[in-house]
This record gives sequence, C-alpha cells and structure tokens, in this order.
Amino acid sequence: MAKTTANTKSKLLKAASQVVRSRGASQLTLEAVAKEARVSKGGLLYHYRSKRALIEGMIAHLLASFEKDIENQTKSNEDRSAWLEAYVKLSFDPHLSHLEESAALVAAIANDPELLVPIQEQYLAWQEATEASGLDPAIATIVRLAADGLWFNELFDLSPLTAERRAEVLETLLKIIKESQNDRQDCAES
Amino acid sequence: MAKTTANTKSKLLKAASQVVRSRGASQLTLEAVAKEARVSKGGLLYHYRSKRALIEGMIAHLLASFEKDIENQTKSNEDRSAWLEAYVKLSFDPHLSHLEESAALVAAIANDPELLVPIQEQYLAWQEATEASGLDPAIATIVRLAADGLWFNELFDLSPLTAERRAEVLETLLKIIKESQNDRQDCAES
DNA sequence: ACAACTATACTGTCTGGACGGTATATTAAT
DNA sequence: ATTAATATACCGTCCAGACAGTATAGTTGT
Repeated sequence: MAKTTANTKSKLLKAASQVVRSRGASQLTLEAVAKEARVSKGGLLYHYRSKRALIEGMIAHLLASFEKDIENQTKSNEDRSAWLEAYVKLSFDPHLSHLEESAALVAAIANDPELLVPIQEQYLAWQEATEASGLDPAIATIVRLAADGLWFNELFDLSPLTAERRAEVLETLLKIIKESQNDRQDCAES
Repeated sequence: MAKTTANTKSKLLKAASQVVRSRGASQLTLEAVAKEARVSKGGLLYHYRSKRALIEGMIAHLLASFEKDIENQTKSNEDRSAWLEAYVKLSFDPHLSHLEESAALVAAIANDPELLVPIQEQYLAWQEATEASGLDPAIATIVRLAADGLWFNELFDLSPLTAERRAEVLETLLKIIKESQNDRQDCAES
C-alpha cells in the first residue's frame, strides 16, 4: 500500500517531468502525464487531487533530492566552504544537477508563479549557506550566482559553452573557493 | 499609417508583457492581451496572426532593446572589456535590465521552447563577446554567468540578496573585469 | 473636384477542440 | 466486507483562431 502508493506517485512525478522535457510545459496535461505513466487519468487524480498538487509534488521532489545530494557531498568534508563547493559541483554535474527534476521549475513558471514560493524560501537558506562559507561574501555570492547562471543557461538550452570551457569554468570556480578561503584563514585580511 | 501600425504593435507587445508579469504566463491569452491594450481580439490578430507570432514579436523586441542598450553603453568606451562591463551593468540595473521585456522569455518557456531559438542564437554571440573581452576566458565566463545568475534569480523572484550585498557583488564583478584585464595587459601571464 | 475603388486598421461573433475536474463504476488487497 | 487503487465516461469552461463586417484613409481616373 504505502509502498505501492509511493512508487506510483514517484512514477507520476517522473512522467510529469518527462512530459515537460520532451514536449514543453504547455503540454503538461493530466492526460499526457497519465498516459506517460501508463495510468488512467482517474488514477493520477487519486494520488494528486489536482494539477496544482501534482506540480507542488514535483517542486517538493526537486528540492528534497537537491538537498539530499548536497548533504551527501558535504558530509565527508569539514571545510566551511564545503557547502558552496557542493553547490557548484552539483550545478555542473550532468548526472546530479537535477536537470530532469528541474522540469518542476518550468512547470511552475508556466502554470502559476505562486508555486515557486517553496523555491524562493529555499534560496534564502542557500544564500545564508553561501555567506557562511568563510569566503568574502561578495566573492562567495558571485560563485553561487555563476553556478546558477550555468544551471539556468542549460535548463533553457541557452548555454553556448564548449565542453572545454565548461570544464575550465568549473575548475576555476573551485580554485576560487579554495584560494579565497585560504586568504581569509591565513591572513585575516579583506 | 505605418506609424500607427508600429504604435499599435508596440502597445500590444507592452500589454502582453504586462499580462505575463501581473497574472503569470498561463494567463497570456489573446483576449487578455487585447483587453490590456484596449484593442479587440480581431485587432490583435490583424497585427500578429497567431499567438506564436505575438510571442515571437516579444522575443525579437527583448533582444533588440537589449542589444541597443549594450551598444549605447559601449560606444563611449574603447576597452576590450567594454562589452562585458556593459553586460554586467545592464544585468544589474533595474531600469535597464529589461525585466519588463523579459516576460518574453517566460512566455516562450511556457508556450513552446522552440520560441527560444533566437535567444539561443544570441547567446552564442554573447559568449563570443565574452571571450573577446581580453580577460582570461574562464574568468570572463564566470563574470557573465554570475550576471546571468542574478538576472534569472530576479526574473523568477528567487533572489535572496540584500540591497547591500547586491551592490557589493556588482562592484566586485566590475573590479574583477578591471583587474583581470590589467593582469593580462601588464604582465602577459596566465 | 469628385466619384469609384482599394488598402489599412480594426470590431464583434462564433466554433471546434482541448483540458481540468467530477462522478461513478470496477478491480485488488487484507 | 471494507478500504485502496484504478478505470471510464462525462461536463463545463476556456481559448485560439476563423470569419464577416465596418470605418477610414489613400489612390486613380476623369
């Protein structure tokens, strides 16, 4: 029961993301999702009582899995900058950057901006973590924003970076994190 | 004649952006736009033969006005880094960052990702300009991505930055442009 | 000067289809 | 037997686009 329910719900969320990614947010219809998940429309509506509830589920899943991956990355690293490093790495990793789940963001934008509220709240926590990284806050913020910039660029297929440049950028961001941290630890100067 | 046509088209584009911004992309309907522009639906369809054509018009307008502002900013500055500096400044300037016209992007995402193609093409040119800035290409790209990150954050109301931090970040980005340029001009080292 | 004609810039109405959501069956699990 | 899960049929609404018609301005012929 609880298990099959969770399985079905997860299957539905995956199907919803798939529909958004392959056909665009405007094609995110209950029928399309149900068909993709090989479930009837009634079945979908049993688990998610409305389209809005479905998208809320997508958003919650996106945030939860992102947080989980951040935690996995940071627990083996005691540096204060570990969080920022993990954030950057996740944003750049094609397997972990949650581009699949990120369809949730697109669905929310397309359907009702209010659905973004949980993400807005999460960003507050992320910025706090960024500023607690031990780096100069402006530098730390620039690093976070650059990671976001890449993530959004790739989410909308805008990124014109070659694979080489992309790798260089990642490397440079990680170097900035390491070096800026040392600056502040060794010299305690600006 | 031609003048009133241009006026009406411009009025319609403005109305369309307004609808997206105030009611969300899902409420971008021909009727809503027509009403906002105080024109009949038939009148709208006279100027833009389909909803798709309307959004294409919005995108073209966004790109054109962004390019125009970049040009205005750069023509009084001969540095190779002028383009990147202008890009950063435009992204941060609430008056010039085209957050109004940027509704076009939201509309495209919500309706049909194919509508983003002109923007994808523009990004190629922007990345070329970024790499021609005289800075280390990875640093220059990070600067551009950070500007993008802020722009997207604010477009979706995600940005958790205080006004002070925001100002610091802008200042730091401009400083990076100036300093990195000097590094390469003075020392001709990495 | 002026009628005949054409092009431009609209308005208001209508329709076919899609979609969200409901109501109601049907089947499976315990 | 009862609850959980899934399926089918259907309703009402909304919306893109078509269409027919109107008003006004410009053009041409005489």
